[in-house]
Amino acid sequence: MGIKDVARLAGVSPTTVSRVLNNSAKVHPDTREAVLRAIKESGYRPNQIARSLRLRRFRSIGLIVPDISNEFFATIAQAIEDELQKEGYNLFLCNTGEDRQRERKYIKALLDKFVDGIIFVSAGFDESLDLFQDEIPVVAVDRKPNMEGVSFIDSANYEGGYLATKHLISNGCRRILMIRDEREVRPMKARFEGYKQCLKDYNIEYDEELVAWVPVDRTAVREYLLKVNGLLEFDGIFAGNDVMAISAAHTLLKLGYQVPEQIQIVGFDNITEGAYFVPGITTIAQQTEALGRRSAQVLLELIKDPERGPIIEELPVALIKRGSTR
Amino acid sequence: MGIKDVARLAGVSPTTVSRVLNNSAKVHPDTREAVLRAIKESGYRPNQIARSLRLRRFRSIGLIVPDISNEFFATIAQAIEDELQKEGYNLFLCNTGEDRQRERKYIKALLDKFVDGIIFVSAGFDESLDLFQDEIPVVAVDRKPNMEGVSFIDSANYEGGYLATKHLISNGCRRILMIRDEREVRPMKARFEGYKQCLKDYNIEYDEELVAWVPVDRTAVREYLLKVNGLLEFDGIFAGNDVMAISAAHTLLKLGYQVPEQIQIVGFDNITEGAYFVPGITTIAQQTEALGRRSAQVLLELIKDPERGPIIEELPVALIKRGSTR
DNA sequence: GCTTTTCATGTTAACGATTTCATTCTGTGA
DNA sequence: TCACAGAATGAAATCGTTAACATGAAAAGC
Repeated sequence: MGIKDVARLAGVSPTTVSRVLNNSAKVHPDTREAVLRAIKESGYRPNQIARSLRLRRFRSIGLIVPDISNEFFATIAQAIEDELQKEGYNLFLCNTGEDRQRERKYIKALLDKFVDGIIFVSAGFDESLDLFQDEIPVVAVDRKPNMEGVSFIDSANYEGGYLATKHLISNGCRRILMIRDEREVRPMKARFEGYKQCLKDYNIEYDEELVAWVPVDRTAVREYLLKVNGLLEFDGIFAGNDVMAISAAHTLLKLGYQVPEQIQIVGFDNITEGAYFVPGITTIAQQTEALGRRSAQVLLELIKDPERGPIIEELPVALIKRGSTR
Repeated sequence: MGIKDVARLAGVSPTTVSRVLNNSAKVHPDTREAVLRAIKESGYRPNQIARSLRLRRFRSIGLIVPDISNEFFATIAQAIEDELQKEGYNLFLCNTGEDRQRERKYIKALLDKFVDGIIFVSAGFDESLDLFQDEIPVVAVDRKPNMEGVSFIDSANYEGGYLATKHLISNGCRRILMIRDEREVRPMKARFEGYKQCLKDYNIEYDEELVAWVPVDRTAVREYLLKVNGLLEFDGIFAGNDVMAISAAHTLLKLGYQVPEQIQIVGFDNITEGAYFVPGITTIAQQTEALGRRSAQVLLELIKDPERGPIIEELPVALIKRGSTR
């Protein structure tokens, strides 16, 4: 039962049915009603594939994320999906596992399926981007592309790093260990810069020894702390994200340290787990959901108006004080 | 640059190009090579939409989940996506937020977009299912549909409930509080049955007072425990999932109880957070990733062989002992 | 040497919508 | 009454593939 059958049923041409369906031209009220009735009677549903072949757009958008089992990305995905669904768009989920190869493969697949746009939280990013040179609207989230002219939404990571460090300093910490992602990913870099600037502003000397470059991985953090235990002195930890902060707290508690009495800890992201850990993890909260929501909205705007220039937004962060700091 | 252009470039007909592309018929080696060269030269990529219009399938599958920000579902989604991607399928993510209305809407949208199959972790399920009567292969995961003839993958929830309860009993618990989802969702029901049977087998009287029917929600669990604090006596908790177990542990610790000395706790699912909570949460581990992987594999099988009858599998569970029990 | 297979390829009609252009009909002003 | 504008509708081309059928040449069987 295609559009032709509906047309026959209503005693009109397929063209007219299409016009009723899309409100693309004036149709006589009586005719319109007849068509509507025919549609209802036949239970007709337009074939989206056929429609897309003609229009070269598929009412779908692609989301490329490094790791959907990470609460941060999952929350972003959820918000995006929710926002898109309101406008009748569907979402292709592409999980790269931080694998560049796979990222490129996904971009091609998405373009072949004529998605209307792509939201990108990249693993590597820089090179991948040239794959969709102007073919299609793109919004980058969280990780900034090394490229002009791309819309980008992220949080105030630099300010967050500064804020976290300042909180520890004003709580009396003087030797603050920064645990950071070993990779030079933008948000992490910004947090690190914030940390360094804050130390400077408060006349605390930056000590390279007090920076742990580790994979973003609970085990890696534990191993690092076990390795330096007894050898490295510190009274505060600023972890690049909550997962690392929690692993650090977990390890230190097991080693018999007291948190926050001996060592204070601040994380980043405000994941649920941090609030339920005992003691609660003080953290820099990103507006994670808003991050997703905005990126979806921005993408839809770009789709509606392809001439629009790139949109760049930075969402504020806030310190959430919990038991892991004094 | 469509298939026609490639054909012209190679000096053959579009049909031949199609044949080379899909290996759908014999082509002379020389011709094949010429076509391949033309494809390479022109950078031609087949239009998947046009292809799908013809084939009535889109090399995509739909995943309907209640809540992607929940680690359990996210892990399943990740495994599914990984498995599908290997076979060149893409995944539509549909997050229902346990909303039945939305679920129905999604099913329609997915059918309109000619997905090749659907993986379903339902909110309500029973009624929704009739929406795709035989139109398309479906696999249900975790929550069993009230319907014959549907493929279904889940964990041994009954055994898990039994195992958890037995562990508490053999650790000396006699008054075991079961905290369960207030809704009559299948997996939860099975865990509850396992709990009851185990009590029976060990001659412990089943006490209705010791069953907390609450929404699956951290706050709800806390509020419940605060409400019964001092009024209800128990020495063990079997929580229907780890999120509730963690919330319970968190609340009890804040109230000054000692875990596991005074109250022992067992959860379900083995989420990461449980391992890093202090004390670690003893839990019944589901093979969450395998759950996702298998359901994807089963769906692909059903797609390849539509005549195949329903496939039903139950994956084993295992107790993981941690600090929250003795 | 002639008919019959087999192989390699091409022609053409779908798939189901949208859109350009053409057509018919009604009503208005000269 | 005629010309013309404007409204409502339809016919046919198009989007880029695939598949059923047709064709012609070469190989095989008698």
